[in-house]
Amino acid sequence: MSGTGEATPRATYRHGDLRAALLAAGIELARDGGPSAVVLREATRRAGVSPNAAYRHFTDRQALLGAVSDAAQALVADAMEEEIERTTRPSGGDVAALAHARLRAVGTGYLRFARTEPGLFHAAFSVPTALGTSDSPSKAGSGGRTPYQLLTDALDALSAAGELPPDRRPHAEFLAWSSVHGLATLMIDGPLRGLPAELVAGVEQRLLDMVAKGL
Amino acid sequence: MSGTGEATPRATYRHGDLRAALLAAGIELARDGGPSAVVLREATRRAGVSPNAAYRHFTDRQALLGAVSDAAQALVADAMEEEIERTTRPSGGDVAALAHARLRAVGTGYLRFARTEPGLFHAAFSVPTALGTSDSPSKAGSGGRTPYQLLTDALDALSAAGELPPDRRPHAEFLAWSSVHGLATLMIDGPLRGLPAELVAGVEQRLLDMVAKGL
DNA sequence: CTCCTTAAGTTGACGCCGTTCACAAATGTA
DNA sequence: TACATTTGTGAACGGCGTCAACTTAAGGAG
Repeated sequence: MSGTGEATPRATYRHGDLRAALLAAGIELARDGGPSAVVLREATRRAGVSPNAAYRHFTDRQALLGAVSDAAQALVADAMEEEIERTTRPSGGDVAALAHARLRAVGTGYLRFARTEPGLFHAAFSVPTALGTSDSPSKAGSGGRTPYQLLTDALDALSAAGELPPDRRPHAEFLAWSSVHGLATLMIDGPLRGLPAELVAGVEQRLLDMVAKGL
Repeated sequence: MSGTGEATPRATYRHGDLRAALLAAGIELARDGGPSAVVLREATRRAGVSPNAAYRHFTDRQALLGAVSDAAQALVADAMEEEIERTTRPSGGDVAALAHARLRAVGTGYLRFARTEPGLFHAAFSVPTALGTSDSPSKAGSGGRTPYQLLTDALDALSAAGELPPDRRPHAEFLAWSSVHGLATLMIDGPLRGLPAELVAGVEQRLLDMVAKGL
């Protein structure tokens, strides 16, 4: 009579907020198991509801996965903002150094999230989504900005500080994002998986150096 | 009595070379559909054989997928070598320029393969595999070298040419690989999918510039 | 040439999945 | 209070990976 992680058997016929419950279950599933672990039937099981009930709130398994992906991106944004807060708090130092620190914090937050929440990270970015939707509020963290926006903001600041020539500003986000994203994916489920921790830290730093220098 | 793409119904009880047939079918499935499209039952169907016959040659669906991944990596190596051959043929020019051209060719081949064979590319590198097996002959192209080996070779040459300081040589493959890999994945099934072709070409070039400059 | 071991394919079944269709129960509105 | 609408249920279909038991061919030993 009980699934893997069932909530209270629910007194009323109606659930209350099934959509939220399914999304929460989906996030949990993605957290340990990645996108492929986001299984409709298991999510409904955890919400204490029959499999088909899900279709009243999500057209598809894919739709649920999309919602999970958005939520995961919001968490990525939170990780980035935390890192920005943590490393650029002392406002001492010139504008240029601050801009560089901010860009680095964006990358560091991204990488840290990938390391500590590989399943969610994978769910966040391996779900096909158009670039046009990168500003959608559903992907924004508590600060109201999406990961993509935080990156472009940091690059704008870098450019405003004179640390990135205007002719190299356009599409610079693609270059920075690619490098950091590639390292993240190669480390969490690619051939770089299982690298010793201290080596990982060094490689991450050097990658960010490379981006700052080569951009 | 016929699956989607069945070979001749086979006169003999024995198949001949079922393992190879299943692998070929798996590659074809991955080609249009990526790793998740590599389905045991469909592969056996195409080989004109019952589903369980596969288990005589692969312990698992995962094992078949692993073989497909290796084959795909060999194709990546071929793409790289083609590009090296194409762009470094005129041996005129100094050693430094040649070394840079070679590293760039490695990246270009990688990116071109990802663009023209997204399904196989995804199958090649999204299958978990340890770094230690990156030299396995099963991943080598016609030239006998794996993608990872071609990259390290190019970096060694760059270092030998004095274009990469010795203290920055260690683990430089991780940085270069990350950047190129990230761009590839973001473009084929990430948020950068569907970028206009001419923009893609420009971004690819700039990314390779960034790596060469920042490494 | 026969017998027998063994490798290679087959049949049938199980449990899981996503998804569809028809139905039932609660809600809220006229 | 009657009714339309939303939300959840039940049963079913086909597809998947995989296991266990069986059958067929091939190849070597006598």
